[in-house]
Amino acid sequence: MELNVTAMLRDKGFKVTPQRLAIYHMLASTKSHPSAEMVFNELQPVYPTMSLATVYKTMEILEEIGLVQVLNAGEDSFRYDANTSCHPHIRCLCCGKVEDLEGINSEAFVKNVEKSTPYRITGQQFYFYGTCPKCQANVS
Amino acid sequence: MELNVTAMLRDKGFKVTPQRLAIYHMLASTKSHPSAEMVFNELQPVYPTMSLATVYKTMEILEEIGLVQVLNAGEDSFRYDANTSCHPHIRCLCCGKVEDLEGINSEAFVKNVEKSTPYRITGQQFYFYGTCPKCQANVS
DNA sequence: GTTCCTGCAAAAGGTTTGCAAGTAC
DNA sequence: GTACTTGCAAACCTTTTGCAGGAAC
Repeated sequence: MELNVTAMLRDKGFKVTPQRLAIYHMLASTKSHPSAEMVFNELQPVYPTMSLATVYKTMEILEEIGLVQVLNAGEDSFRYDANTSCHPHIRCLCCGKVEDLEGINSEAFVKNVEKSTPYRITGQQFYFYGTCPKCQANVS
Repeated sequence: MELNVTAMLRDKGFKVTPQRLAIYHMLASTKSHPSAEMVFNELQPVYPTMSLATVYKTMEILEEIGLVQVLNAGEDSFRYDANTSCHPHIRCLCCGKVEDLEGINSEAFVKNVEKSTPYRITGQQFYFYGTCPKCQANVS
C-alpha cells in the first residue's frame, strides 16, 4: 500500500527530506491513526532532533498531495491516515483507540447522498463510536 | 422539536438557570450548528454578562443529558446541534457553513456496520465535504 | 548558489479549570 | 442555608508562525 513518496513530492515541487520520508513511512506502516504527537514520539529515538512543527508541516504537504487523510473523531487533536481510500473509522470511547472498519461498502450510501444534495461532493468521513471487544471484556 | 429542558435538567439534578435555558433555546431555534463562540456572540446582546466558559460548561451538561450532540467536521472548533437524531452533515469547503443533509436514510448503512464489527456501537457521525450551491455559482 | 526546509521558541486559538461571589431551591 | 452555578482570569493543549541556520537540488 506504500506509494512512491519521493516521486510525488518532487512532482509537486516539494523537496525530498529524510524527515518527510520518515513521517510518511511511519504512517504507512501503522494502522493506529496516530496524532502528530504520537508520530513525533515514535520517531524521537531515530530522529532525536525532529520537531513537532516539522510533523505538522509535513502532514499538511502530505495531505495536499493526496498521500494522507486527516481524521477528527471528536477528539481534541487530529489524526492522520496514510490509507486515503474511503473507509469508515471507529473509536472506542473507553480506551480511545481509532480503528478502520473493514469490509464495509459505503459506496451506495455515498451515491445516495450525492443524488439528493445540491452540493458538489468532494469527500466524506464516517465515524462510529462504541466499545471495543477488549474493553467490553474488561468491564463485564 | 424543542424539548422540555427545565424538566430534563431538574430530573438529572442540575439547576435550571436563565443562562442554560437561553443557550438551549438559541441552539434549538437555529440550523446553523454554531460553535461555542457563535452562541456566545448571539446571546451577547441579551445576556451581556454571560461568559464563554458558561457556554462550554452548559454544552457539556446538555450533551450529557442527551439534549445536544457535538459535531466536529474537521474544523478547529466544535459545533453543537440540538437535533440529536442520527443525520449526516455537510460542510462547504468554500464558505465553511455546516448544514444537515435532509432526507437521507442511513439506517441500512448503520445496521450493516453493526452486523460486521465486534464493537458495541453507541453512536455515529457522517460528514460530507464539498461546495454548496451558492459557492458553486460564485466561482463559475 | 538559490530556494526551500528544519528546528526552535514564541504566539495563537479553542477549551478547561480554580475560585470567590451569586443564584436556585 | 446548602449546594450548585456563574463569570472572570489564568492555565492548558494543540496547532501555527517567524525566523536564522542548514539541506536539497
